[in-house]
Amino acid sequence: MADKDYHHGDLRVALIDAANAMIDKNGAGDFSLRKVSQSLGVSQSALYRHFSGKDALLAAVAEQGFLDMAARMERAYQSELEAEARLRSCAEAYVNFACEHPNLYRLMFGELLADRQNFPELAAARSEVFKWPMQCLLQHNREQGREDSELREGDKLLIQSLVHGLSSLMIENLVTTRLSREQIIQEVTPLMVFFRR
Amino acid sequence: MADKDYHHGDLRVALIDAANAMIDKNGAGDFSLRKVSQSLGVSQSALYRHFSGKDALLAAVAEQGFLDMAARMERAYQSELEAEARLRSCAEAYVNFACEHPNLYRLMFGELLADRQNFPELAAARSEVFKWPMQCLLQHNREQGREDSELREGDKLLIQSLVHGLSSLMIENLVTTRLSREQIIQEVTPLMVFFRR
DNA sequence: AGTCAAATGTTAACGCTGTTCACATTTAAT
DNA sequence: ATTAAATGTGAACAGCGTTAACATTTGACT
Repeated sequence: MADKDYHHGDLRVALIDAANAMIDKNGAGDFSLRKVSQSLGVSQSALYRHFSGKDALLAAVAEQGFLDMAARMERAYQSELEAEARLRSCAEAYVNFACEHPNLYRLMFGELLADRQNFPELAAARSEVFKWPMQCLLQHNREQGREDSELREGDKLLIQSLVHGLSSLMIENLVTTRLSREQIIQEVTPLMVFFRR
Repeated sequence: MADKDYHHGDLRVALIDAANAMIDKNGAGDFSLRKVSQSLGVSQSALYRHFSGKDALLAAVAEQGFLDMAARMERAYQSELEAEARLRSCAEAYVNFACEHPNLYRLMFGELLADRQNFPELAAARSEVFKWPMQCLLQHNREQGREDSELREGDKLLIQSLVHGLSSLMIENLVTTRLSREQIIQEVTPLMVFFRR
C-alpha cells in the first residue's frame, strides 16, 4: 500500500489511448515518447516495460485504428442490402474516416511505420477493413449470376486503390477542385462500381 | 586564393543532388542534415545559407522529383498516338516511377512535407506530372466526338486516385497478391479507361 | 590597387529526441 | 516471511534541427 500509486495499473492501454489522442490531434510528426509519458505522469522510460520502442507503440495505435475503422465499415455495410449500394456505402465510410482522422490514417497507411513486417498483427487488422468492400464484390458476383466465390485480383486492386488513393489525395490537400468532400464522394464512388465485363 | 576551396561553388544544387541520392537509397526517415552536409565535406550549418531549413531542402528534392517524373510521363505519352493507349502508357510510367523510386515518391506525395502550402512551387511541379494523363482524357473526349475542352472533375479524380492509390499500396507492400508488378499493371490499367457514360 | 560590404562557411552551443543502464519499488507466488 | 518477477525511476548517451557569433572569400566601387 502506498499513498501514491507507484504502479499505474494499465499503463499499456493508457499509453495507446493517450498516443492515439495526441496523434489524432497534432499528427505523428509532433508526437514523442517523452510527451505521452509526461501526459500520463509517468517516467519517459516506463514505456519500455510495455513496448519495445516507439515503433511498437505506433503499431499498436495503428492496429487500434484499423479495428475502429473496420467497425465503421461494417456498420456502413449493414446499412444497405444491395451489393452496389453497399459498396458505395463502404466507400463513403472509408473516405469519411480518413478525412475525419487524417493523422491516424496517415499512420495506418503511411511511411512512418517503415518496418511493417515486424508487426504482423497490422496486416490482420487492415484486412478487417477491406473485408467489407470485398464482401460487396462477392455479392455483386452472385447477383450477376456468377458462382465463383473467388474475386478477381484486378477488381480487388481497383477498389482498394480507388478508396485509398482518393483518401490520400484528399488528406494531403492534393485535390485541386472546388467541390466539397460530400460532392467528391458523390462524384467518384459511382465510378468504382463499373466492374469489368 | 587558398589551397583549399573555402567556398564550395554550387553547394545548393550539390545539396539537392546528394539529398536526393541519400533519400532515394535509404529513405527520408534515415536522412539528416548532418549526414548530407558531412557527405559533401561541409559544415552542418552551411546548409542554412541556401535553405531556410530541412523542410526547404526536402521540398527542393521533391520538386526535382516531380520534374523528373513529369519528363518520364511525357515520354510515355509521346510513345503512343491513341488516347486509350496513351493513358495506359502514362499509367504504366507513373506506377513504374513510384515503384523504382519508392522513397522519393513517398517524399513527393507523403506526409513528411507537412507544410506543403509554404512551397507553392511543389504544386506547380506536381501538376506537370498529371498534365499528361489529363491530356489523354481530353483527347479521349475529342475522339468520342465531344467538343468540351473541360474535363469532368470526377474523371480527373478517378484517374489520379487510381494511379496514386495503386502506387502507394504497392510501395507500402499493402498489395496482397502473388502477381508481379508487370502483371498488376497489366491487370489494373485497362480498368481505368472505362470512363463514365 | 585598395576598401568595404555581401555572400558563404565554421565552430560552439541549445533544447529535444529515442534508447539504455543501474537502481528502486511494488506485486505475487512459494 | 522470503524471494523472484514485474513495473517504474533517474541519469546518461548519442544524434537531431536550429541558432548565434565569428571567419573567410568574393565581388563591386572608388
